[in-house]
Amino acid sequence: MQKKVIKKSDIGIRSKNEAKILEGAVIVFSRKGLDGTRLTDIATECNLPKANVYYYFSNKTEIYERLIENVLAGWDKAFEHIKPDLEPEDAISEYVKAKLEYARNNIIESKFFTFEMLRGGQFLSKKQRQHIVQVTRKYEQVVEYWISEGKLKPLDTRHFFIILWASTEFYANYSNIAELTLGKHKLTKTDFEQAHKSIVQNILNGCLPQQ
Amino acid sequence: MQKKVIKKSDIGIRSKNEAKILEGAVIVFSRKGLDGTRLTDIATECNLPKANVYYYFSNKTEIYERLIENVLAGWDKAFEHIKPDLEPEDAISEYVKAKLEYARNNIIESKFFTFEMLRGGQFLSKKQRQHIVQVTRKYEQVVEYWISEGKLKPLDTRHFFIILWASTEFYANYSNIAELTLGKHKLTKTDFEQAHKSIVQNILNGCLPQQ
DNA sequence: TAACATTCTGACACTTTAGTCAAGTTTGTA
DNA sequence: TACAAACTTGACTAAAGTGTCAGAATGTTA
Repeated sequence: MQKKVIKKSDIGIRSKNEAKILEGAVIVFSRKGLDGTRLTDIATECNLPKANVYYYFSNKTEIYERLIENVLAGWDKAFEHIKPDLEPEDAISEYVKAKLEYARNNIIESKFFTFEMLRGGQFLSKKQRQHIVQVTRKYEQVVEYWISEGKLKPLDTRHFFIILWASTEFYANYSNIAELTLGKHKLTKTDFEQAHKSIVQNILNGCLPQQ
Repeated sequence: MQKKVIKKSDIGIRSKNEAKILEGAVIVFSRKGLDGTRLTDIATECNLPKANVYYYFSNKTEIYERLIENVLAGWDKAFEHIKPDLEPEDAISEYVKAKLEYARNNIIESKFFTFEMLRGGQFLSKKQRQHIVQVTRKYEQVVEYWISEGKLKPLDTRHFFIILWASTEFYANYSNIAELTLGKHKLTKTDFEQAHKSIVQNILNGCLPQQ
């Protein structure tokens, strides 16, 4: 039986192997989703005998839940450095840049989370939902402040963030369609830079010429 | 043995039951993806004995492939009425409206297709890929024409369409996040109308005030 | 209504997957 | 170095899933 108490040994084999399993699992989940993933696939992916995986986790949902936590924590970390005290132009540009960079460097996590959304977000705890709402609200308030200062046009902040989120996530989740559209075999750094430029330009100034 | 030759009987029981199976299958696939779906689930969903499903389709991938075709055909149908000879403002507004309406009325198909994207689009045939590219190109050329006429600012048409596509699809695939963000239990018609207004306003005019 | 084709389905054989277990090895520590 | 705790793993059982088939039911047509 494994111990849940934190001991010296937890910095050793246990945490190392748990990390190894989670690492392999997120890859498989990001390809097949929760329902499509077999525990055998996870074991194979991380080169461990199945029984060894069972030694650390009691089933695949336990692994899955841990991964949900990890991904959410990863987001917080990735975006906490964004400073809302910048001018809107720069802040939005930085936000888009950070989100695109995250999408580029964490395709697997992005897809993993999208799978969870498709299945209805059943594994998001109430706490996690609240956290997401809270973080979003925080950013929305900044945008509302800018609007009140006349630095942005009046707009619906919630839909505004959806446009930002959707546009940036797209390049990870629909990389196939993006590749098709851009006529590339694989998206490059330059593609992401152009995406950044296009999104920012469009979101900030729109596509209609000033009359 | 089933016949592939088209006969009178094809308008009857056969096509009726195939439709019934496809209808149930797309629901299950949209919840669990290809790998997560068991043929038993499909049979249960459409109230048929498993062996009866096997009478019409030899396995689940055959059903899946038929569904991919259907969904792509559905899109063509849904968007073929968009007239590119309108002024950009109206054309873009109509395009967004049509896409949002499609998202609202075809959440299942949208999610189904997103699952396929996440798994890498393996089941999109070369022909289907080419078709997608072709349709996109057609719209891009219209946008490029508008730019050349000075009706739109110079912009990267490919990323431009990605913003449109991503923003509209979001409301179907990430309905959970959208509901969270908008503080709703379920998205209403009004939410989609506001989404339309927000997207169009932002895409056309941006969020920065005219200086 | 006879006879032929199509459709339906319970029951079966076979394969894959989940999860357990006991017997082994390694590691930490006194 | 000895002993316990932690870790590893092949082998196993039970359950779930795939796909087939023979025979019953229904539909079609002359």
